[in-house]
Amino acid sequence: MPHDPKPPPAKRFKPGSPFSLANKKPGMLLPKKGNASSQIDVQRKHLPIYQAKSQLIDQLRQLPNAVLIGETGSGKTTQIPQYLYEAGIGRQGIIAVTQPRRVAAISLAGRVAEEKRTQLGKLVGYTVRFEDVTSVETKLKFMTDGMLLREAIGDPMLLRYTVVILDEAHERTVHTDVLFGVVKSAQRKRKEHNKIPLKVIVMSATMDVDLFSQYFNKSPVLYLEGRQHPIQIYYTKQPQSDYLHAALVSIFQIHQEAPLSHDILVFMTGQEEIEALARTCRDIAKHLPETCGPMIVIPLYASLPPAQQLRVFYPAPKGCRKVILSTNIAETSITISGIKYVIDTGMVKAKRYNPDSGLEVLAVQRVSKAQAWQRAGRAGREDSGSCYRLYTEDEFENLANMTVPEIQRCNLAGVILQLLALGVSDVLNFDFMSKPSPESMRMAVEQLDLLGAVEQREDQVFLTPLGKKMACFPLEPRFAKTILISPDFSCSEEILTIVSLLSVDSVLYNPPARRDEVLLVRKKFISSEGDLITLLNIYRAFKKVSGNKEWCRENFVNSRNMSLVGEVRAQLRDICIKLGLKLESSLSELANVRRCLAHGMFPNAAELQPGGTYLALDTHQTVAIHPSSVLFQAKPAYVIFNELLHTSRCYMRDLCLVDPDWLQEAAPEYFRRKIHISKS
DNA sequence: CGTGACGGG
Repeated sequence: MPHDPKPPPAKRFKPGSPFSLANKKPGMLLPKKGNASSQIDVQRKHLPIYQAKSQLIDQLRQLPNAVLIGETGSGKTTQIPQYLYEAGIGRQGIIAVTQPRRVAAISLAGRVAEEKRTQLGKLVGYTVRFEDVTSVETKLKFMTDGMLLREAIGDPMLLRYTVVILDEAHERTVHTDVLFGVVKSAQRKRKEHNKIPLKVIVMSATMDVDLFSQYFNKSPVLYLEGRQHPIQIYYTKQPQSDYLHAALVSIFQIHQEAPLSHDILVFMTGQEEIEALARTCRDIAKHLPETCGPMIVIPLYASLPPAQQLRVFYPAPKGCRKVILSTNIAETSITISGIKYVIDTGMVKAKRYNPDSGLEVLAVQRVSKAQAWQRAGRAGREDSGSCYRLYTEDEFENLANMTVPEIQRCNLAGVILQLLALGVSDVLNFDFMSKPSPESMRMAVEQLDLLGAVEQREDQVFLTPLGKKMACFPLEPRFAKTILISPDFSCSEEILTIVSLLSVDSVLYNPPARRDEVLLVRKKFISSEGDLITLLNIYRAFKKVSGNKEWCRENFVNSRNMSLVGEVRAQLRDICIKLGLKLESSLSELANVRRCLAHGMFPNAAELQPGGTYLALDTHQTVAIHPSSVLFQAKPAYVIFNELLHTSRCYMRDLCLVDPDWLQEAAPEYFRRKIHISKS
C-alpha cells in the first residue's frame, strides 16, 4: 500500500503583495452522491480501502495489535469494522469502535447500519452518554471513548469485546490516552486468564506512528491510501508581527483575485477575535469597488447557538464569496465542504497546566506541525486547494511536531481516581503512552487524599471506600464527594441540582448588547448567599414553569443547557439511589446546602484580606471575585468558589458564602495549617 | 470592575 508522507512543495507569499493563484479554473462540480441503497455497494467498492480489503483482512486476522494509518477519506472507520465482521473475525463478542466525539459515534453507526441494510440498534448500534442504541444482536458498536472507559470500571478486562478499535487516536484526548493503557492491560490479563484474546486496532492520521507501534509491542503499521486532493502550501516571506492584520490582508487579496465560488476558511483563536475581524471584513467589503463582488462573513465557534453554527453549511448566494472565521472547532469537530482556501494564523487558544499551582490557564500559543497539516487538509476535501500560512517556512520548521497530549496538560485527579477504580494497583507507575510529569501525578494524589478518596501507604496509593463510591459518578472528584456527603446535611436534592448546573456549560445567556435587560430580569433570582444559590433559584423557577421555552427566552436562560442539566441530574440521582443514599430536600433551609458545599469543596476556599483582595487558602494565591459574580460588591469574609479563571487577574467564579467554622469542621487539621500560614 | 479553545462521562 503506497504511502507518501512528504508534504507538497512550498511557495512563499507576502500578505499585502500580489501572489500567484494556485488554481485559476473554477471549482469542479462533484458527481452527486446518491442515497439509494443500490448505490451503497458501488460506493463502498469505490473507496480507496476496497483495493486492499483481502490483504487487510489476512493481516488483521493474525495480528493481536495493529496500527492503521489512513488519511481522511480512506473509509477506514466505516469499512474495517464491516470487513472484520464479514470475515468472521471477533464473532464471539462485540467489535467496539471508539470516537472522541458523540456526534461522530452516532453518525458513523447510522452510516454503517445503512450500508449493512439493517435497522440501527440491531447488528450495528451506538452507545453515548444518555443514549444507548444497542441490543443483544449488536455486534458492531460505535461509542465514545469516555463511554468505554466507564464500562471498563465494571469490567476491566472488557470481556464483552473481542476487538477494540481506537479511532482518531492522533487526537490524543485524555480518554483515548487512558484507554490505551486499559486495553493493553486487558489484553495481557486475558492472556493470563486464558480468556478469548482481545484484538486492538489503533487508527490514526499520519502522525505518532512510531509511538503507537512501540507502545503496542512494536505492532505492525498498515498504511492506507486516502482520497485527499493536492494542496498548495504558501508561507509568508517575513514573520508577521500581527497575525490578525495579516489574515485581513490575505482574505481580501484572495477575495480580489479568486473566483467568487471559492470559499475561504480562516483559523483563528477565539470568539472575541473572530467577531471583531468579522465586523472589520464586513465594513471593508462594503466599500470595495463593485468589480470585487459581495462577501458573506460567517463566524464559527462552539458557544455559538446551533442555528448560527448551521450557517457555515449553506452555500453562499451565487456571485458571493463565503468567508468563514473559525476557531479550531473546524479542525476536527465540524467539516465544511467546498473550502478552497485555508488561511492559517498559526495560533490557537489552548489549555496549559501548571502542576505547581494546580492552575489551568487558557493561552494563545503556536500550533504544532501536525495541527498545521490538519488545518491545511481542510482545503482539499473535494478538490485541490491552497493553504496560506501566515508565518515563514523557518517558523514552521521550528514548530513542535505534535501537540502535547492533553493528559500532560490537565489536572489528573479524575484520571487517577478512575484508574484506581479500574483496579490498577500501582497508579503512579501506570503504563501511559506519554507519561504525565511526576509533579502533576503527585498533585492529583494529594487532592484525592484531601478529599478522603485515597490513602497513601509506603509509596502506594489505595482507594478508600469513599473513593470507590466517588468513582461511580461521571463527575470531577470534588463534585462526587459533595454529593456523597449531602445526606449528612439533608439536602441531597439541592446539591444534585447545583452539581448538575456546574457540570454543564453555563445556563446563563448573556448577550452583551442587552446587558441592562439581563441585569434587570436576573435580579429576582439573585441570592446574597452567592452564585450557587442563585443558580439553584433559577433552576427551581425553571422547574416551576416546567421548562417553558418562552420563560427561558424572557429570562435569558439557555434552554438547551438547562434541559441538559435535567438529564445530568437524573443520571446522578439514579447513581445515588443505586448507592443507597438517602435523598432529602432542605427546601428553604439553604444554610444546610452551603454548609454541605463548604464540606465538599473546602480546598476551594478563600479569605478576604485587609486590602480587599482574597487569598486562596489552598495555594496562597491572591485572587479576586469575578465581576460577573453576584457577590462582586459584597465581599464576604469567607467564600468557596467553583473555579479559578486566569485572565487579567486570577478570578474566582461561581461563589458561595460560607461560615469559617464550617471550613474548620470540614478539615480541622488542614485549616489549622493553612490559616496559620496565612496569618504569619 | 469585566469573560470561557475544544471535547467527554
